[in-house]
Parts: sequence; C-alpha cells; structure tokens
Amino acid sequence: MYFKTCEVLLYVYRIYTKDVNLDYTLSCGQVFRWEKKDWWSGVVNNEVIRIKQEGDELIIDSSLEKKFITDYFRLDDNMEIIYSQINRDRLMDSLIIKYRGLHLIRQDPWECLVSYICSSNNTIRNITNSIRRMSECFGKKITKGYFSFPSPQELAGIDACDMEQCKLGFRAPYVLGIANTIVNGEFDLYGIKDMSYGQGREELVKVKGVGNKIADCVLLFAFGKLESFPVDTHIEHIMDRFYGQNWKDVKKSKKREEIADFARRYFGKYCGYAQEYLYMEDLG
DNA sequence: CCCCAGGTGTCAG
DNA sequence: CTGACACATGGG
Repeated sequence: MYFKTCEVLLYVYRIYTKDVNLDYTLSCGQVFRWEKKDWWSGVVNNEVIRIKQEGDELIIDSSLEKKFITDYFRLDDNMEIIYSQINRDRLMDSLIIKYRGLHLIRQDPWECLVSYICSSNNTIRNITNSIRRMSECFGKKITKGYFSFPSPQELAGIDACDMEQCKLGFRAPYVLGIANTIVNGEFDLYGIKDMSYGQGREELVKVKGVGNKIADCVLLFAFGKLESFPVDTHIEHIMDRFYGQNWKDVKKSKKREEIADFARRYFGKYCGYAQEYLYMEDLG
C-alpha cells in the first residue's frame, strides 16, 4: 500500500511478529538515533524509518522494504531457542519475562563503530548528542530534521577544527583517524563480517581507540556475533552482584575479560542476548 | 569543589 | 605485565 505526501512517495506496510517488543528494543541503549513520539522514527541506511507496534504487528512507514526491516530488527531470530539457551537461573528467567521481546539490532558497522568509540567514558546523553551533531554537520539532509550518518568518505577529509563543534572531546581524533584508514584501504571494516568472533576481535582491537569492550559491541551489534559479551561498567556491576564469587580472586585489570569468558561458558553461544537483558536491567 | 559516565592509550615501576 | 592517570564534555 502506498500514497503520495509532500512529493515523497511513502510506503506503509505491516509485519506480523512474535516475541517482539519495539519499545524495549529501541530504548535499551544499543542504538542512539531513534526517537519516540507517537511513532518511533530514526534514520537507517540513509532513509527515514517511522515504525510503531500494535499488538503483535509492526506498522512501518518507510521506503525500505520488508526484507531490510526484518534483517535490521533481527525478526527471524528464534527467541524460543535463544531464551531456552540463556535461561540458566532465576535472574535470567525473570529478565526474560520482564523484557520479553527485546531484540538485538543489526546495525551498520561504520555507524556502530563510531557510536561506540564515542561511548568511552561518556554518558548516553552525550553520545546521542555527538552522533546527532556529526550527522547534521557532515551527513546528507534527507528530509526536514533528518540527516544521514556521515560515511567514512564524508568524514575522512575533515579538519580537526571543524569536528570540534560535534563535541567528541578526546575521541574526535580516533573517529577521523579510522575514517581515513578505511578510505585509504588500510582498514577493511566490512571484511570483518566474514570472520569468526575471535578473528574479528583481533582486527578491531588493532584500531586506535578500540579496546576489547568497543570491539565486542561492534561484533555483537553490527556483525551479529552473538557469542560476544561486552563488559562495561553496568555489566560489571550487575555481574558482580549476581555472579561475583566466580572472579573474586582475579586482578582488577583482568576482571572484565574474566567476566566475558564466564558469560560465554555460562550463558552459551547466545550470551550476547543475555548481555542486553542484563544491561537493560542495570539501567533501571 | 568533588564525583561519574556503555574505556582506552600511555607511561613509569 | 600491572597499576595509575589523563583524556573533553556534561550533569549531579
């Protein structure tokens, strides 16, 4: 079904789903460019998407087709199997009940990488504002108030002075540096898609500004490596609280890696999903 | 003034 | 190899 408005061809269609909760999915902190009014609206793949949920169906207003939306929101994930695998104790059982339908999202690798570079020692509010400013300053205008996220090419030539308005602070040189290494062919970000979790991580941590945690975020949120378990302050906090006896003798500098390894053993190959439910819970 | 925020690079010991 | 510290920006 389609109709014409403001000289732009808009398509509205529905997707029937099971075990999807759009509000949890878009507000759990994994993405930074979605906003909820009546509908959720965001920019993905240089297009505006408006979407809302009515019961078990998603109503989508976008020129992006159903296949893209299904892939982006991982609507084909078999949540019954994933839940049964990660549901190892009372805590996860209660989180699955509480946040049922929270899906991981399959983000664009470049936008995801830059977003999580911005996340280091920062607040979600500041991250969101920086990403919005980068889009407004260096992306392309799509429609009123909506800008694409700037490509590596669009950021590669930019002078550090012109980046200051985006308020990335000490992270700006990392972002500009990575954009340049991608454009000149030194770093093949998109090639990581075909690598194993371990190989991809090795490649990502070679990048200046990317450590284990940011690498794990990109591997989970962009490349769909569900065995990735990013450990940040929130995850460390909640994991200490419920499973802390398992690493009480581990040195502080090794602790986050130990937590991630424990989670892989404990929650299994879909532990990335467990991570997002734990993160949601610790956000409060 | 202090502290902290989806961490990471760097540098003495 | 380990721990301490700086790194911009914004808010409590």
